[in-house]
This record gives sequence, C-alpha cells and structure tokens, in this order.
Amino acid sequence: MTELRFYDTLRRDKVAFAPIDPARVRMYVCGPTVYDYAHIGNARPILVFDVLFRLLRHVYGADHVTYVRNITDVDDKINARAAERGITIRQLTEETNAVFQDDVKALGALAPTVQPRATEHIAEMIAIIERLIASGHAYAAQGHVLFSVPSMADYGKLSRRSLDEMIAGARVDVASYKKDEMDFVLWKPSSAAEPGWDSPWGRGRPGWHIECSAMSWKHLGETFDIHGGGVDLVFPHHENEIAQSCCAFDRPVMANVWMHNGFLQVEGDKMSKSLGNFVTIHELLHGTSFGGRSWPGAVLRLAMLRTHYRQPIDWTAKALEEAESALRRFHQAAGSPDGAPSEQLVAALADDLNTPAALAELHALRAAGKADRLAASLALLGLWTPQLYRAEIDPAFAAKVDALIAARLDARKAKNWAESDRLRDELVALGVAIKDGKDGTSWEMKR
RNA sequence: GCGCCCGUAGCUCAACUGAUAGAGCACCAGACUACAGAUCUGGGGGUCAGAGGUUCAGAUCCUUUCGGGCGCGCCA
Repeated sequence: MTELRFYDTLRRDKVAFAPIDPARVRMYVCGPTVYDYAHIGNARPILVFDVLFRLLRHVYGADHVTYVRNITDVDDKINARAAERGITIRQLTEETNAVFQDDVKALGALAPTVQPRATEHIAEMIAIIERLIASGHAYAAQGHVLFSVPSMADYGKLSRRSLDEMIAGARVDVASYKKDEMDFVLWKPSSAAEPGWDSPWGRGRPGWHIECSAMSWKHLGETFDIHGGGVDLVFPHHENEIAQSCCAFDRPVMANVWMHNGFLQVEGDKMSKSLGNFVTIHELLHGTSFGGRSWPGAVLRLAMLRTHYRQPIDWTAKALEEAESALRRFHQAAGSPDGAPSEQLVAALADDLNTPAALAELHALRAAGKADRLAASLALLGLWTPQLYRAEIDPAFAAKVDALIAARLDARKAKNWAESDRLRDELVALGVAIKDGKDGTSWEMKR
C-alpha cells in the first residue's frame, strides 16, 4: 500500500499516516458559515481537502473513507445579515447553502460523505457542555457557559503559544462573568429576537467552536484521523475544539493529524472588500469581473492546485489563463480515463499532497504520449472534464463537419484558396477549429 | 511585540531522509504551414534572499540578519 505522509500542524513535521481503522478512514474539515457567497479564499480548503479525500479513496477504497464537512447555519453574522435583508435566518442559510453547493460542484469537488448542520446538533453540543461542566472544565455564569482554559494543562499546544504570551497580547476588555480572561464561550443567552434553543442554562445559542466538536463527535467519534481547515483557524478555533473534545471525552488527542492550507492573495494584495479585489467563486464561474471573462470550474481547480497547499497562493488572471492552456493540452492528449492513474502522480500526492509535483507528472505523461494514464491521472485529481475540450458531438454534426473538411481539402488541392477560405469560415461559424497537420486535418470545438 | 509558515530561473513551483539544481508557462530559433494557429525539435536564462557554522560534500541540517504571509479581534 502507498505510504502517505502529511504535515501535521501539531507536531510541525511530516509524519507517516496510519489510520485508526483502515476500513474507515475519518476526516473532518471546517465548512462555510452560510451568510454570503463563498469567495475564492473559501474555495482553497474545499479543493485541497477534496484532493485529499480522493487520494484517501484511491488508497483505502472509495467505501472506506468518511469525509465530514459541516455547514455552519447558526452564527451572529447570519443573524445580522438576515435582519439587514429582511428575510428569515432559515431563508438566508438555505439560499446561501444552495449557491455554495452549486459552486463547489462546479469546482469538481466530490460531495463529502456527510454535510452536517450546526442547528441539527444542538443536543450534542449541550451534551458536551454538560460533560465539561461535570468534569470541572467549564462553568455557567450569567446565562453563559464558559470553558475554563486554566483547567487544561496543555492548552495552546496546537498554536504553540503559552498562556502568558496570550494574556500579554490580549487587547480586548474582559467580560465580567469570565473567571479567567482566556476563557471562551461555549453557550450564550439569546434575546427574544435572536435564534435560541432551550438548555439547562436557559434559552440560548452555541459559541463559535462547540459546533465542530459536536459534529465531529457525532459523525466520526471521540478521536478520528484527520482534521483540516485554513491556517487562520489554528487559533483560536481549532485550539478550542481540541480543548472541548479532549476534555469532554478525556482523550489525549482529538484528531491524529491536523492539516492547514495557506492563505490566498489576489493579484499580490490581501483580498478585502475595501480594496475592491474581493472575488467570489460564483463571480469567477458566471461573471466577467475577474480577467474580463468567466472561467470553467476545472480551470479554477487547476489554478488552485498549481501551488502547494501550505504555501500562500497569489490568485491572478494570468495564472488562470495558464491553467486553461495546460488543461486544454492535457485533454487533447488524453485517452480513456478508466485505467489506473500514474504511480508517480499518486506518490506525489502521497507526499503531503504535492500537487505541483503531480502536475509536473501530468506534463510528463503528455510528453510521453501515455494517453490513458494521463486521462486516469486527470480523473484522480478531479480534473477530467472532457466535455469542456473534447465536446461530445452528435454524429450528424460530425458528418457535416467532415464533409466540409473534405470539400476544403479538395479546394486546396485545386489551389482554389478562395473556396478553401470560405469553407474554413463556414466551419468557424459552426464553432469548429480546424488544424492542418502531417496526418491530415483534425478539428475540435472551440471553447 | 509574541507565535507559526515561507523566501529556488521573468512567472508558478519541484528537488523531503545532504553528493553535477529540474518541470511547466513565458521568451528566442528552427521544422511543419498558401498564411496563421496548433503541434514537434532545439536554445538562452539561477552567486538556491544575505551571512556564519557542522560536514569529505549543504538548496537541503544548525544559528543569525533581511523580506513576505497569517494568527494573537468569533473576517477562510
């Protein structure tokens, strides 16, 4: 079996991957908070961990990998946005989630095994909070429940920061109900206007981090194999997830491997609404504001995979053009995707998802004329999109094209260039691009 | 300020556990083309951010400086 090695944020090193149960490899990735269109930065973990999911399925078998990616549908940003737009929270989260699902599908991401929603796991959240209170790791105060950070000896090990450092750097006023300024909210009270659920501490709603502890527990168990997300989540989100889960279940680890993708910039700048370079997945797929045109999902996907997932990535129109050019060439050289992918490509991915090396292998396969290997390798990466560049043409249309090409060849033999050009123009009008080569004339659909 | 990640050809990145630094794109020149595109062949291009150290040997390991990113604010 292929040996997999992944960089573990907790150990700051690449480590050999050994699933707890090879018959059921379990991974959890923090999904979107559904209050607005997902931007291209949100797409990075989706794509990175989709490649990981595909790799694990390839190595352990498609039925032996469980991938959980949550939908966060309770959050104060959601409440604010719904109020702003004058719609219900449910309407907002349903609408936003539908767009998100369309977006990631267009990017070629497989559906995760489970996409749990936070609002459907309130009972699990309450159960975890009760365990934490019972074991002295949490306390209720003024309708809130807080996690007691000093109660956990090794708090901070994921982000490698000591409590002293954090306290020294703290800039926020400490709420009066906190026993320690580092304590964070597990549950907070809701006003009548805010969404809320009955709990032992009154009507309220969950804090930010508890949802992931609840959903990963429900769907993957107390300890599982891989937990992923963006680097920005290392602290405080993942640090606090670890605190909640490890203390609630009295376990030394929550997940055996913690993987984090790097950040994204747009044309060299931090992406922000104030800079006007904020770009959504939806706009890239359907609009024309980035690079003056829309882009197929597979192009966005290839552009994202050119950069190793832990490196910062600079999102540029030039990179998209290069990705499209490469993708077209791959498909023109590709054969049938039904066979086995390149072993070198699998080895590249097995080495901490080295997608740049995997892409180099795609180029090598193309250069070597290994058409079927190339197609199967594209498929493994989720880049096999023949409909884009090898349009399935109906036979009648193809016959018409062939007839026009034959007529054009006759005209050219007769040195009747005017007629030849006219026939070529007619083909162009049909959306066909012709190529005169050594072995006759071939053609393809223009994009 | 503190913590973490990262600096390799014009651009995006390989080279992991040390041994003449590689690929794609871009560029240049040929081939093929009525022309062009596409394709094929070949080519130029790098004091591996800088400086020390360990070593027979360092892009790779250690120290340090400089530069960039992220976190320390419920912004992926």
